[in-house]
Amino acid sequence: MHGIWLYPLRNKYINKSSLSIFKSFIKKFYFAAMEKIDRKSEILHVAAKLFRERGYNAVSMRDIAKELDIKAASLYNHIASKQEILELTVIRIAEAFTNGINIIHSKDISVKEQLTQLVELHIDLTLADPDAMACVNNDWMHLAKDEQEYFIQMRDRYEDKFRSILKKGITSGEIGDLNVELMLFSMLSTLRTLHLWYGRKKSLQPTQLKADMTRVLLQGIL
Amino acid sequence: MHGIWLYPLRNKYINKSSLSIFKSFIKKFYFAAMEKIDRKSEILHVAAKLFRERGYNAVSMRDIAKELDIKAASLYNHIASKQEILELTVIRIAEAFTNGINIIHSKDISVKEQLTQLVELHIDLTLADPDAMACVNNDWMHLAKDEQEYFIQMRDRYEDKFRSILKKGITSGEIGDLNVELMLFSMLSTLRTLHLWYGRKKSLQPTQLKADMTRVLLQGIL
DNA sequence: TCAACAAACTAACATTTGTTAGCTAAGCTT
DNA sequence: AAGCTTAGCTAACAAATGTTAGTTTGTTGA
Repeated sequence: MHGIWLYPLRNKYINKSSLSIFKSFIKKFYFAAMEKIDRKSEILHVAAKLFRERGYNAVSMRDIAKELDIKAASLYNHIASKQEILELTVIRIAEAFTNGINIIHSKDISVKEQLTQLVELHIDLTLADPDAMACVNNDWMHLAKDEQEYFIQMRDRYEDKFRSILKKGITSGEIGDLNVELMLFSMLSTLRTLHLWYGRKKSLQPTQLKADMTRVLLQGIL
Repeated sequence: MHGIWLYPLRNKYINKSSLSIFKSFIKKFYFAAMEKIDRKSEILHVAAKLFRERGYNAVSMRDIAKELDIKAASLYNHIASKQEILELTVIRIAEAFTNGINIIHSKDISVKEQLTQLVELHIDLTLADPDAMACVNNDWMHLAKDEQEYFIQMRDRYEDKFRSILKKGITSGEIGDLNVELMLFSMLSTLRTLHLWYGRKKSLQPTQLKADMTRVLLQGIL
């Protein structure tokens, strides 16, 4: 967002009128309703932050509005309902995971390399939006029926693909012949709760985090 | 509860009066206020089950009451408030973990053995009451101020002791010199979310689960 | 038999909640 | 300048929530 405004704002003599002209230009040719989209995503981010701290049901529309210095009713100029906020947040992340694993699963690379890329997928998505990530983990159960079914379907298919990669590794002898469910959930638990503790250890750079995480998950701590 | 009643009920000629005499006998000498205690723990278990399914805030007192076939107001003959239900559930488990790690931490055994016993502690407590376990993980944030502080203090001290065991292992060379936080949270994430997936894999017996889990967490999957 | 008690009930309460209707001011488009 | 759109506002609503007061009913203990 800021990037878009950088160019015109570099002219310190810019006036309201020319800014306005520039905005219409951008809106017309790039974003049909840019301001609305911006305000909407602002609401989504604030909501996700609060949901993460207190949980979906403990956050009221008035809480979200207060954080944005507006009244609760004003939120409805941008979003349809509280449910919609949750949907947009959770489904977006779930679809990103679905896309990610589909690509990795279809690649013709070693199982070890596939697992490494899965670790990276989780880390990338978590660091990109930790608040939304927490929502997915904690509040998916508060989705309405249809969206909840869609979410669960994606989650199950994700686990199926992950499981099939592990099984392939056992067959080929690349990984140990241990209980598959245990391996699967051991890895997934760690990856899914990354958002809970990354942030205390900011010193760890993403690249290093990926390397260390892969090492710990694949080879253990001994 | 059923066990206690098994003996007198085996007499199919038992009448109301003799049953009553038996109940007073038991109450007097074994349980001071058996019915109340039973009813209260019944409420706690039902509540924990519902909290696990839907989260603390999404479960109303009327929901809990309905599950017990009584009215919401009747719950207050046994418990002081909705908060109390949460407190009793969460704090009990947290204290069990505190006691457990204190004992393990003070033992003069190898680090590997200490870690093994920590895995067993988590598995034992989770299998004993998976619903309460889920509450601890998901709903501790809804505790009132004082209890929340007490809980967080216990949680932090637990993690400190766990961390110190890992550090001792690194110093002694028993475990690899990797990022301590990463090792700590990798193990804890898996152990803390055990309740989420144990149940799908009931075929795995506790003893086997402990062995396999220890293996995966300490030596990885390769 | 009678007093005490446990554990349920009905009725009601004050709040909080998500949401809607209708209004207004500012800015954009033509 | 006129009309439309955006994005805020106030006021209000119906439903749901945790909880209390007061009552009822059956059981216990003397």
